[in-house]
This record gives sequence, C-alpha cells and structure tokens, in this order.
Amino acid sequence: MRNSFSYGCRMKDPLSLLPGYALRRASVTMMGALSDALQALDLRFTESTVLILIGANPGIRQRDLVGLLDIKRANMTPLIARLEAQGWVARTAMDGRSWGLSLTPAGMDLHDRVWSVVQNLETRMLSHVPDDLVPAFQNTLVAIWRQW
Amino acid sequence: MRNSFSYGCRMKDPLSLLPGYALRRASVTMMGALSDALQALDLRFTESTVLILIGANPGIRQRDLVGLLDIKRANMTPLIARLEAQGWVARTAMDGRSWGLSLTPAGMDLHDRVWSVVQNLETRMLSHVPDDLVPAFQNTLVAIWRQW
DNA sequence: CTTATTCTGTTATGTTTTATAACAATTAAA
DNA sequence: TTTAATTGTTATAAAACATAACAGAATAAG
Repeated sequence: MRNSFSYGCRMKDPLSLLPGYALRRASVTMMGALSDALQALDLRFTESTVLILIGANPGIRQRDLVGLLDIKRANMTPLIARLEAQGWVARTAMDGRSWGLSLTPAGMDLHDRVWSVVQNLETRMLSHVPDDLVPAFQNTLVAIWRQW
Repeated sequence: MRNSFSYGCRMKDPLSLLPGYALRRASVTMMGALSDALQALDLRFTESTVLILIGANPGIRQRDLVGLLDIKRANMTPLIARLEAQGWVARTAMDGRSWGLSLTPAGMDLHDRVWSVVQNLETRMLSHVPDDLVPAFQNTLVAIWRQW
C-alpha cells in the first residue's frame, strides 16, 4: 500500500496551521537555497553576511559584527581568519586589541557576486508575497525579530 | 569611546533591509524562545513536533513523521528511542519492518503541556502581526515553504 | 514461485553550527 | 594606581543535520 497509515486515511498536520511553524519552515527553505547558491562561491551563510557588512562599513571591527549579527565572538575568530586567509578581508590595527576590517579587491569582487546571489533569492522569495503586502511583511518580520 | 567605529558614526546594516534576512532572524528569535520554554519540559524542538504529530495521528509510523517534518530517517531513530525510553511514546508492530507510534498516558499529559507552550508562543508572535494581516501572513509563509 | 527491487528502520560516522569557559592583552574607570 | 571592563583568542562541547552501508521485510517482475 502506498500510504499504509490507517489504510489511506490522510494524516493530520496541526503544525502546518501554526504561523510560527510556517515561519521556521519558510526560513529553512530559503536558507537551504541560499546555502546552495553560496556554495558555488565557496562561502557559508554567515561568511556572506560578514562580507556584506564589511563592504558596507570599511574599518568595522569584530565586536561590531558580533553585535549586528548576534553571534558569539568566539565563533567570529575562525570565520574572519578564513576570510583573511582567502585574501578577501584585510585587517589593520585600530588599537592594541582590535582590528579594522576591510575588503581587498578580491573581496570586493566576491562581495558583488554575493550581493547578486542574495538579491536573486530575495526576489524569488518576494514572488510569493502579494505586492501590496511586501512592506507590512518586512515590518512584521523585523518586529518579531527585534521586539520579541 | 562607547562605539569606537568611525568615531561615533552609525553603522550601515544593509541586511536589515532584506526580507529574507528578517525572515531568518525572526525565525531564530522565535525558535530560541520556544527552545527555552521546551527545556522546562525536557524536550527539544523536533521532539515536540514529533509528540504533536503522534498525538494527532495515533499509529503513525516513522516514515510518515520523516515525510511531514522533512528530517532524515537516520536521525529519527534515536529521537523516537528517547521518547520511548522516557515512557512518552509506545510502539506496536504494524508489519515486519515498521512500528505504529502512539502516546502513552504520560505522553498525552506532556503533549498537552507542549501544545500549551506552543500556543503561548504563537500568540506572542502574532501580537506583532496586524490582525487583518494574519491569514495573509500565514499563507505567505506556507507558500514560501511549500512552493519555493 | 522465484528472483530482483523497493521500503523501513538501524548503526556508524562526519560536518556544520552554535555555545561555554578560561585566558592574555589592552583599555577604561574608580 | 589599582580595579574593572573590553576585545580577541583558544580549547572544547553540545546540538542539528547529513551520508553511507546494512538487515530484514514487503512488493513487483519475470
């Protein structure tokens, strides 16, 4: 039997009626697509966000990235180390304990490609959002995120 | 200096303008709150979803859970094993290779408490969604999830 | 019926992400 | 100047998620 659960009886899925569960599944779906696309650039998701933030804020420090992205500073160290080792990010001393981060020319190239990938996925996602609802959709998500 | 980045100049955050990024941050925020609440019940997120699905579908099999939740069957094995070891889930043979899963009385108790936790968080999340927008919000998330 | 194929669950394993704790060096505050 | 807080690092652990190979059972094909 194809669906041997209760002899063909459809399963109930109370989860799919929960906006919070749908929020998670939508997020996982989009993150999966983004990760796939970034793999072609040899980047992981968080690395791409770091690249974008450094591009927008030359001289930014790890502390600032940690604040904006809400990740632990202990995890930022190896992340930045790899971006530097790949020749995408340069560090220049700001004071005795912190570095100012900026993109190398190769990093700027990569940044532009990352940004284009991100825009593609944003567009694809928004194709599922009714046009007149886009601003409210964005505002709602930001409110859940920031004002929880 | 409090914010030593560029001498008090505010940082740019292009990410916060992206609905896809806001989607992820909102999801992470809500999942964090849910995980915290579930910890008091000695449950992880996925375990709670399994409990809910078994409660709604007594006799359901691991294969069906794997399909609904989109997780690997290899990861379902230890998950179910723990729910059984805790005395929340019972397995009865359906055919030679699969089990029908159901909740024990203790499992039903726990199920109800889980459901109440989930409802609380759903309510809290929806407090950030304008009332007239709730159905569209839900539909949009489900579309991103299922029709990506 | 017999053989081949698919399905279900399991085991072992590996990767990625995320978190915690302790530390050194530096800066800021009392 | 002594104390406290900040920044980055290292080492480590836990959790989530994925792959591959396997055994036993059911199904399909011949």
